[in-house]
Order: sequence, then structure tokens, then C-alpha cells
Amino acid sequence: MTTQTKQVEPLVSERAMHFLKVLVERYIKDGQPVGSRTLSKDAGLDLSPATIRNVMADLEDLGLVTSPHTSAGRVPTVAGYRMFVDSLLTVHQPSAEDIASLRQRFAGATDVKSLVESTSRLLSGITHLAGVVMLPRHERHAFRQIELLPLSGARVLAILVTSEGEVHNRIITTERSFTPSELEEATNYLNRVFTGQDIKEVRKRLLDDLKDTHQSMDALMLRAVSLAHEVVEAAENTDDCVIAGQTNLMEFGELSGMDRLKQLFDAFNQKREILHILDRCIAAEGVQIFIGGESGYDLLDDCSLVTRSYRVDDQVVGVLGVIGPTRMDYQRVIPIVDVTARLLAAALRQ
Amino acid sequence: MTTQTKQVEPLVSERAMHFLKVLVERYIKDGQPVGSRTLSKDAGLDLSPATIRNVMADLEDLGLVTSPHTSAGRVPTVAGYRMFVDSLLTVHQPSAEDIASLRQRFAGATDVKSLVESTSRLLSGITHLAGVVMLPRHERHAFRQIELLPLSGARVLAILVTSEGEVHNRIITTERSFTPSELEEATNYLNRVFTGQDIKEVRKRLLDDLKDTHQSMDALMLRAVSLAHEVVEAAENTDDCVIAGQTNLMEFGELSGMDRLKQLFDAFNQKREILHILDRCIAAEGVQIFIGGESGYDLLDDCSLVTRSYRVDDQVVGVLGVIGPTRMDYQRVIPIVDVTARLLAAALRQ
DNA sequence: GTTTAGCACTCTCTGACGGCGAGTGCTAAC
DNA sequence: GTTAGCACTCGCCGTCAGAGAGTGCTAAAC
Repeated sequence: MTTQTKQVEPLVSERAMHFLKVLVERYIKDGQPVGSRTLSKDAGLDLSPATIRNVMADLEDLGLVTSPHTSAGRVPTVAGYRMFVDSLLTVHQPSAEDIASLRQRFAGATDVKSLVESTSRLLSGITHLAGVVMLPRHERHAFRQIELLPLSGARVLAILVTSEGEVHNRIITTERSFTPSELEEATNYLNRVFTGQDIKEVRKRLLDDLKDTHQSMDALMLRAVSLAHEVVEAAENTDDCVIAGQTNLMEFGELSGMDRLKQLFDAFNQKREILHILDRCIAAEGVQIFIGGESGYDLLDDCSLVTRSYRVDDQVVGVLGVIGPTRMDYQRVIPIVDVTARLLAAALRQ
Repeated sequence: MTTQTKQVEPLVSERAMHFLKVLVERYIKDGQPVGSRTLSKDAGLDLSPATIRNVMADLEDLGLVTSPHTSAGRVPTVAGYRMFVDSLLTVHQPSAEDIASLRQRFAGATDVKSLVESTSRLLSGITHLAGVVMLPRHERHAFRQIELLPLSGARVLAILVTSEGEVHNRIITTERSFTPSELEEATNYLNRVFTGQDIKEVRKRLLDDLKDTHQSMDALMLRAVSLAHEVVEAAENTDDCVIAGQTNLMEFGELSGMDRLKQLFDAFNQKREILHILDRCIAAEGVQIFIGGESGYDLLDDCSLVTRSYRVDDQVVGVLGVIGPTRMDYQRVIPIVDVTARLLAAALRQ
């Protein structure tokens, strides 16, 4: 906060930071409070445990570490992790085997949905955490083709294809039944008028048309427009995400309260809250990290979230990442999330 | 086994069966071993605990109950549960509120996939167990329409619509790229020739056509046929199932070994083994019950499975059911599974 | 002034011990 | 066939003591 130009005692010494780094690394590895003796061996500097105890007391005063009870070692706090990832972490390239595994498994995905699913599985498999990938949300979809097919009763099957090759279909129940030729006429009209246009434009125009009922459109067109409108809405509301490898979280002792875990899984199934958090990352550049309660959701109190937005044609289309315990191997996970986002973007660009 | 006509001592007395019934009911309710004292109060008959202890010893010899340790009450064995559901259970109609809840929530489902998903959620929600619903596997799909749209590169978007209103789409990479008019020609050909035919027939004919390369078909048609063939295959391989409410299983103490549960969840995610079990139920009439290891999968050792096939037009199309601990409320669950299957069948019939 | 050794203290973990409660099996009497 | 009585067996729970780990503080050493 109050960084001054005068060469003053730094708020927290270089050495203390080094110890914090070593402590966090050690804790991430073992999952157990680390004591002064252990630290004195790990740190490389030739200092006795007693000295280290003094440093630890300082770090505790700063709120960077804490001890579960009087005579246990120290454990990083959320602030400690934050300091670690912000300033202490040396992010190197993902390991050769990780990157090989990533590239290799990024092969034959046939459509967007399954590409996203396998990306999520990939993330979870490689990190042993839960992977989460938002389905790409294009800012603009170009309307390509619509097809209206009669079904039994007063139901119509509407199929909308975007220029990106996505197919959305929906069964719509109408007030009266249409003959095949009526539907064909409507189909032709819609395709003639809207093909190639941005889907949001289409939507707006459709809404306008719907309001001006007294316009020259006859009842069938009106109805057709309303059908198309429903389909367009369905196409727009495809904000969803795919979570994979939830069960990996069951292997971490620190999350093992059964009811705690149940709540977490239930939240994953609901997806709403998770999506809400991801939404907040969508605008951010580079890898985002939420540690512990930073996400604002109590449920994720002892979880961390590492995300990265991915974009196609310089336009953000989604977010992907992993969820795991605060005690996760950030050093390894961050670059993995990073390259996965790039790979997914590349795959979507086709 | 050796039921004889001569009026001989029955293999197991009427009274003992009554006690077994009461014991199972009590154990299902409380989840704790039930002792002779409790049983003597519950059973209605005016018998002292000592008498009941004798009966229990008999039941234990028959392998119908067991005690976790010397001085605990008795607990039903798999054989005990089996006897209970086969002979002792009085299945009555589902409670009024259950049936109301079922009917009410069976409303607005728009397509098959989401209907199945909500059915699965419904099952799990109402029973507090895990619900599982196989996607309907029609014996015959009628080919209705195919659409082939060019994408960037040598890729083609193929959309197949069945008479049942199901839409299958797939991106297919071809050796060379086709012009829109070429694709249109192929589309017209396929629709002209195959519309209304059974999809299996179509498949067979396509395969035949593919073999006779030297026939009069030109290269484009051949390729189009092969595209359609791929789509048809994709449409056929939609044997999948939807599992909902897995987390409900976390609330049962008896399944609470964390690693045990993880294995179970992993199996749910794989779906393969679950599907395999369900497949075995597909031919069976009425409600099927697998108790404990009866399913043959170690993973389900202390789980039971209650399933029911559902059919449309007198033709089996799928299976649905619930998975829960062996200690589940069969009396309530069985009729729920039963009517849910009927309701789903009705909904599919539209 | 920083570092270190020494020491008392605190807290967890573990295993042993014993009493309590629940329930059984057996025997003998009704 | 049924029941009362009794000894016995376990699991559960609280207590207790000892070991181990690690701290905080103080005083001495560098």
C-alpha cells in the first residue's frame, strides 16, 4: 500500500517471503502443517529452527500463515496463497509429458459439444481436479437456415442452423396445425429474408415484426416468425457448462466432510452459481485465480478456482478452468489451464 | 425347493416370516440392527423377547438375517431382503401425494432428451435415491429427411430427421470439398429415395450400395450415401442413459466409505457397466429388483436396483429405475418406479 | 542486532482401562 | 411351546497418561 521512494525497511523482508514460498510449496506437497525444523532443512539457507520461528511469528502477524493449534506447524492462509501466486510463483511451461498428453488427446472431436466435453475431461484428468468448461457463447451467430417440419398434432419441429455449423432444434406446439405446404412457404420466406444475417439482428427484427401485427404479414408468416423467434431464443440461451471429474475432489482429505462435499456436488449439478462465477472471469485477460472465499461463495471456501477465458477471432467466447482444494499445485495447474484454453480456442477456430 | 404335497413341517414357519417382515420394515426405517425386545413390541403378537430370540436364531440359520457382532440386534441379509420383496411385501398404490407430484412434474417436456432428463431427476427427487433412465431405443426409426450443408474446408454438416421428430446432426470431414449444388443434388437424391423408409432398411441398402461401387452411381452419390450412412449409424448408437441425484446416495451412512462412494460415482460416470445391467432388464416384464450383489457387480454390493422397462406401441424401448442402498424403502419405491415408467411411456407416445 | 541454544509449555494423538448399555445364548422352570 | 433369569460378549464413551511435535520466550553467543 504505502510503498515509499525512501529506502525504508520493506514491509516484509525478502527472506520472509522466501520462507513463505518454501512453506507453501511444502504444504502443497504434503498437506500437513509445516514446522520450523522442516522449514530450516527445506529452505536452503543455513538457519536454525529458532530463527525461523521468529520469522514465522512475523508472517503470522501479517496474516499470511496460521497454525491450526498451538503446537502444530504453520499453514498458509488465503492471503498467504494469494501472495504466493501473485509474487512468489515461478510459472514455467507445462512439463513435456503434460503438453504431450494434452496435444495428443485434443484430436478427433467432431462437434462443439463433444469438443467441450472432452476438454473438460482432459482438464480434470491431467490435473486430478474438477474440470469445468463453458460452452462457447458467440457474440454473433449468423442465421443460416431454418427448417420447419410438421409433426403429429399441432406440433412443429423447428431446426435452426447457424453459419458456424451449430444445429438447434426444438419442438413447438402451435395453436392450430399447419399443412406441410404452409410450413414450406414460411420456411422459404424466413430463409429468403434472413439468411446470412446476425442472429441478434434477426431477433430484433422478429420482435418488431411481432409488434406490428397490423402490418402486411399474414397470419402464417406471423406465426412462422414467432416460431423462428423461439428457436433463436433457444439458440441464445445455450449458456451452459460442462463439469468433469468431480469425483477427483473426493480424494482430498481437506474437503472430506461428507455433507460439505454433497453441497459442493449439488452446486455443480445446479451449475447456476458456478456459471455466475465464470461469467465474472469472462472479460479478464490471462489466467484468473480465486482462492478460498475470494469467489464470494461460501461453498467454495476451501476451494480454489483457476480459470482462463478463451477466444476465437479476438472475441471472448467462453471460460474454462479447474476447481480444486486451495491446497492445489498452482505451479503445475496454471500453465495447464493456460495452454488448454489456447488449444480449445485453436480447435474451435477449426 | 422340495415342496411336498404331504402336509409336512413348513420349511420356515408362518410366524417366522411375519417376524422377518417386521424386522426388515423396522430396519429400513431406522437403519439400526433390531433387537428382540424392539421386535417383540413391534410385532403385535404377545411374545416375550426370549421367544423371539429363538425365532431369530432359526432365521439366522436359514441365512435370512445376521448380526453385525455378538451383541447387536439382527440385520437382514441379501437373502432376507429377497424373501421380503418376493413374498412378504404388500405393494400398494403410491401415496396420493407421490402420484400428484409425479403427474404435476411430468408436464412441459419439449424433446425426448429433456424429457428423459427430467424423468431421471423426478425419480431421484421423489425417492431420494439416484434415478437412472435409459434413452429410448426405437426398434424402428423412419427416415424422414436429410440435409447436407457445406462448412468451411472439406467438412459437411449432415442433419438427419426421423419421423419421430428426432434430430441428429454430425459434422463429417470428407476427402474433397463439395459445392453447395453438388450437396443439394445429393440431398435431393437421398430424400427422394429413402423418405419414409425404416432406418435399418436404409442402412442395409446403403451398405449394399457402397459395396457395388461399379454400379451406376456416380462418385458424389456414393459419397453422399456414405455420409448418410454415418449419420444413420450415429442415430442408432444413441444408447445412453441419464443418471440424476447421485448425491442423494451420500446421505446414507451405510455407503459412506469415501473411496467406496468414489468408485460408485466413477462407475456412474462411465455408464458402461450401468448400461450393461440395464440391458439385462430390458426384456423383463414388470418391475425388476436386484438386491446387493445380485447384479453381479461388486461395486453395487450394498446397493439395490429397482427397474422397470417402458414401452411404446407394445415394443420395449428402454429401462428406467433407481439405485440406492439395499436398505431402501422398497414398498414405496417399487410403485413409484412402476408408475413413472408408465408415465414416461405415455409421454413418449405423445 | 541478529542468531542460536535451552527450556517450559501447549496441544494432538494414541493406546489402555473400565464402566455402561444393549442384546444374545443357554438353562431351567412354567 | 413359552418364558424368566443369568452370565457373557461386544461396542461405545469418557478418562487418563505418555509420547511426539512444535511453539514462545529468555538469555547467551556471534
